[in-house]
Amino acid sequence: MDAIKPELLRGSLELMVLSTLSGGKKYGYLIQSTLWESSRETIEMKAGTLYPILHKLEKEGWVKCHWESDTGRRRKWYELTAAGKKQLKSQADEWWRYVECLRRVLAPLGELSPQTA
Amino acid sequence: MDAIKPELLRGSLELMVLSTLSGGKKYGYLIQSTLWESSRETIEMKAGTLYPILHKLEKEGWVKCHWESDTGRRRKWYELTAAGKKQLKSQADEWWRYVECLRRVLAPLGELSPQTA
DNA sequence: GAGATATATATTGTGACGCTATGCATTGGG
DNA sequence: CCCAATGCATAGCGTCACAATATATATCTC
Repeated sequence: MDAIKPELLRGSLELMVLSTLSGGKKYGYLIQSTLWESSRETIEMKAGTLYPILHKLEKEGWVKCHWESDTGRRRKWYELTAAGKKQLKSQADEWWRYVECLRRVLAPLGELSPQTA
Repeated sequence: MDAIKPELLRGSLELMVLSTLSGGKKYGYLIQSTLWESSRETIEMKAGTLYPILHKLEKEGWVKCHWESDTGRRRKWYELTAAGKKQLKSQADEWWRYVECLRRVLAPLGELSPQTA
């Protein structure tokens, strides 16, 4: 499966990270691999993209994090806060609203919900 | 209905213009208003956004255009070419592929196709 | 018929943001 | 013992949508 154009991903990357964290706390590298799998090898979020997002989430108070070095290899674990869960719901709602909007705009093409197939 | 975040629109604006033109040739201002209506007053594409896109479409050979001044008010009409229709199909396909991908990523939220409601 | 508003196209400046490149450090396999 | 994979992080760059602005005509209101 081909990769999705970067321009399309813009705006939904943060949502994807939040959603991935809704399955339990994770560290950066794990978020990357989880996203890669849940998207069926489509979303390959680069480190240079992911970490600035995580830092923003932390700054906004949407995730709380703590370092762990027990295994020798240091890891920074991220976990959704209550505000983060609220934010996730908000962004997910907007996303589906956007999809519905595009569905209407693309209606003349006769592309009737290809994703329900 | 609130407006969609600009960051989300990024990447799909060109697709929306192509789709709007699939309903027959139109001039800039008409594209704006058609899009406004087909999106149920959600997509308000600004002139500063639309015209650069139209110029790109023309440059790529996806639309052919001609000036008309019969009515006194000059208008530049845009019409999809064969290559443009092909491009439209290609971009629409990618869009739905993207939506399907996000659906999987957001699956853990239990948001089962809110748009099919 | 004067002024306001809607129509109509176009350019420029700016800021947001994802990507590439780079750097540093640890761990495990060949 | 080297190299790939793991793991976090920042700097610089390019793209691109939007705000602001400019120009001009048509229509509506009073």
